[in-house]
Amino acid sequence: MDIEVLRRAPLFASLGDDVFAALTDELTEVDLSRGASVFREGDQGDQLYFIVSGKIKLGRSAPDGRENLLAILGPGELFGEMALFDPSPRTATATAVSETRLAGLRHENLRALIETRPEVSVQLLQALARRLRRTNESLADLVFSDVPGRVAKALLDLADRFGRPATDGILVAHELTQEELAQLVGASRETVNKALAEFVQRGWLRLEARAVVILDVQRLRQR
Amino acid sequence: MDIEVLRRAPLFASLGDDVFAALTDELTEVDLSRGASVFREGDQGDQLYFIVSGKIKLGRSAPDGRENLLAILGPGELFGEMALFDPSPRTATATAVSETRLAGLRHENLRALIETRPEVSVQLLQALARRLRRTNESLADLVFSDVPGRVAKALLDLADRFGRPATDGILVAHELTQEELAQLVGASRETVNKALAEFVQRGWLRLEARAVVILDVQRLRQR
DNA sequence: CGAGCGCTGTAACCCCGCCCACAGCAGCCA
DNA sequence: TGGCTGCTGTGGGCGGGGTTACAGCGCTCG
Repeated sequence: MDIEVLRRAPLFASLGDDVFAALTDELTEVDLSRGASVFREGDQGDQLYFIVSGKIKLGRSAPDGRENLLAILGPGELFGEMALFDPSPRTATATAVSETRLAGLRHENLRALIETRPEVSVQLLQALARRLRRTNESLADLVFSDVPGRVAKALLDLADRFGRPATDGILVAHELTQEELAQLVGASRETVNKALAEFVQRGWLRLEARAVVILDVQRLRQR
Repeated sequence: MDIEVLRRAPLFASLGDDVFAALTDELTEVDLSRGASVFREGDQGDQLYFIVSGKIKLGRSAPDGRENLLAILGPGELFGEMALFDPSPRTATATAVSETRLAGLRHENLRALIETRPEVSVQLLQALARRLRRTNESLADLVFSDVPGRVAKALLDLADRFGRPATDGILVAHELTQEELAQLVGASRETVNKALAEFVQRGWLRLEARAVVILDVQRLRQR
């Protein structure tokens, strides 16, 4: 397994090479193809996962089958940590958005690490605090912004995290269908499609297969 | 200061009496009357707070002045902890909903405690994980439920945490105006008022000044 | 290599909930 | 004790966006 990504992850950055080496022995490798789930709502879980490569979507589904996405996560990020500190079953489903490789770490191994290394728990607290901030932000957006605004924000956020400079803008290979993008911003697929079409028409964006090229970051940010 | 509430708080429950006694010396007492703020969005903050008595609302405001509430917190709960692990300024404003007494703890004191007592950080992680779950839940509600449904859910939640049994139901002295309740569920004051009126008309609820009596928990839960 | 399915694009319809407007009404300060 | 201010109750208009219904269209897989 490619441990370079993990070595650079903030959670482990402070560890000595020896401690880190011991830790990697405790990691379980998991490979997933698009659409495969790591865990589902209601499962009992005692592992947290690091994303080595690929992307994971965290989502919940309503009784009637509708879904909404809480986050899209990429390489270096971790998820599934809540179950370690709160005994209740998983409250979200984690699904691969593309070919994805994960490293899983079990509850007891993390606990042991925390006992000896308080700075690891500080890193975890930071990670959770940041996630809580992002989630609060999304909440506010749902209340205050209209769908085009939320789509713009989501694209800019994805661009920040997955964007690569291209000849005429920023290529964001988000690998999401418009349906998934809609679930992410809490809107219907049709409305998101219209918002995207409008952005294209204004020359702010170009659409590609499961990707967009952002042509005018400024204007998009105004929304 | 009445330290009984703090002694029972999960964060300190594991500490020996001597450690706890030393800790209370480091706490700062803060008293607030309704409407007074502990801190505001954008402030630099290096304290977390425990609620000894009263209630605190955490909210954010949009540029145009509109507000939305992230949470209502009561005795024994803590807030303002995110700033300790994420250096950015406060992202929410904390305001007293009623006469409120807080105990503040500074960054460095908590850090010192974490160094020697890993179980304290586990408690903090639990608190954050639970908050994140609640927030995710609210997110899903905003997407999936209509306003009456969200109002019902908010009332039941408040009942769980602040409700007291009364002769004909559960008295929930939430101390919120309908405006604040509306901000909590992400809706307009008028729509919330109508939802409440409908519940009253159906005999599920009785309204009192900044309080409600829930008469039929079952029916309310169906929504 | 053709059929079918999953994804995208678009249009019509309609309803929930926001905005606006105003009418009690209670507490509070002068 | 009378106004003033902040909160609650209610009605009407209208617009954003969900829902439904199809029509292209490209990929995959048989």
